[in-house]
Amino acid sequence: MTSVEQHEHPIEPTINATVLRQIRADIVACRLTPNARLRVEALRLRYGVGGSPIREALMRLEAEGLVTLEAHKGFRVSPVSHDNLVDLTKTRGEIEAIALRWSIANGGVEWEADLLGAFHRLTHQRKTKRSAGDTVDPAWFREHRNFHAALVAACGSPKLKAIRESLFAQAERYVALSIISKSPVRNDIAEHEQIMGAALAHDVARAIRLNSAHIERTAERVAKSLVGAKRAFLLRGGIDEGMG
Amino acid sequence: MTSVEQHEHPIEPTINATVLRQIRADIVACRLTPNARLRVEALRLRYGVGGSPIREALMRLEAEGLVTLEAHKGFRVSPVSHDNLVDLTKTRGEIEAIALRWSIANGGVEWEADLLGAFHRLTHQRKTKRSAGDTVDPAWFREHRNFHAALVAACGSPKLKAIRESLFAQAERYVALSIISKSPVRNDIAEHEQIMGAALAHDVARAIRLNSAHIERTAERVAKSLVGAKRAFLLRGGIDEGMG
DNA sequence: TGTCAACATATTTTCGAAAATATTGGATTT
DNA sequence: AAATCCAATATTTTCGAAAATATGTTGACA
Repeated sequence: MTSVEQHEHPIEPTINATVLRQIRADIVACRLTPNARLRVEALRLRYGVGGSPIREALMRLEAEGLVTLEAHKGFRVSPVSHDNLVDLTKTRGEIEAIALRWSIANGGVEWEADLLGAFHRLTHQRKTKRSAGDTVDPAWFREHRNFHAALVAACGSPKLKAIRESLFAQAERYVALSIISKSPVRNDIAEHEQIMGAALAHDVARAIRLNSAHIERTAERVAKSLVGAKRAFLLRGGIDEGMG
Repeated sequence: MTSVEQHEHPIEPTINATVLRQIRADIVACRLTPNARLRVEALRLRYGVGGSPIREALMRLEAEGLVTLEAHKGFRVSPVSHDNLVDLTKTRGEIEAIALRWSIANGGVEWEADLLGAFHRLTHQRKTKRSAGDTVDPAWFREHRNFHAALVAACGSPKLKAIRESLFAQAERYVALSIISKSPVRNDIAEHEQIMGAALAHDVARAIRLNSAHIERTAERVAKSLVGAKRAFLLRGGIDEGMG
């Protein structure tokens, strides 16, 4: 370490923050499967850290809805269910509608430019990895997430944005689940382009309608593969630890 | 401990859960003032527990928006500001509107009965404690919270309900702040009755309009006393630890 | 065979102390 | 006097172990 680095603060993230992001990513990608028990000892080994930052991260994720906690019985990955998916889809549709309405009302040239940029990056990102045949490239998920964030970036409400982001992550988990169950992933560039077009044209009603349709269409496909995913997991022996 | 108790599970709450509720209540009531540092040692002494459950509770509250965390600098009570109040009010108005719309659509006789009961309890609860002159009775806060929860109880969406509850708690904190700054508290039984009347009449538009007006009217009063509250706190020497 | 208690194990939860990082205050130099 | 460095202190963060609770298993007994 040079003497310079002692004065610049490179803002080293805490173990806590690091492991929080890791666990969240693992849950959203279903590498930690729905309803699976989250034993501290197992997670300690998995992430190579002590028990305290693990528990603190899980506590945070419980508030976000990705983890459940029962007193004296520990943590679990939140279970999935058809009811939960329906609730999530409906709620997310309404929240995104508000955010989109406000964003279109407030958004200026800067917002429009960022949105076009996000769309461009999304369309030029391969959806499936060329190496692993049917798994979706994590980079595509990132660009997809960024595009939808760009749509509502100008809404002007940190609170609404945080709520939207939380619901988006929960929805992503269901998509990851449907991918695992070998459902073909549709290519919906046209859909995204239409939403963006309506937003840029300041056509609030149309943007909201298209966005809601986008959310619901995705949810329907996921719902269809949900029962299949459940069967697949049960056959693999995940009866107790598996999904609800 | 008798032999019977070993088989009945009285569900002892964990220290964690207990201290979480305590800290949340203290923050919402501004007994822990906005922007105040939350040192683990101080909280350890205040609540008489170890550091682990404290940190876990604070982590949970950070996700709820009542606490902020900066890496290696610890926790603080979330600061208050005019911008934050405006954001909170606008967002809460929209969220409650959705919940109210769904609740009116789904609600049956059971919901109506509970709502009438909640209103009755609210109106028969003294607002100010007879002992301490100008402090609001915590029991009134509870009934007020219950009444607004009863309005949206039939909305059918656990997710939306959780979001609404979180925003409601944040708004309550601002009200507590305005009370501390000696603002007179208005008696708004008539307002609550009108909202309930519209809901029971299944007049969605009117119920939403009245509810939003209720939220905004309260926020305006709070906003006026906000600058006064700030001055009061600063004079008391809370410059560094006080409010943002 | 089935039920229940008592023991043994596994796991969660909590504490106290160690390690890592930030902050403060004073001495030194420009 | 202002800025800078260094040491001392305070605080956060993390770990490892102890305490509390849940779960599983065995054996006695009806």
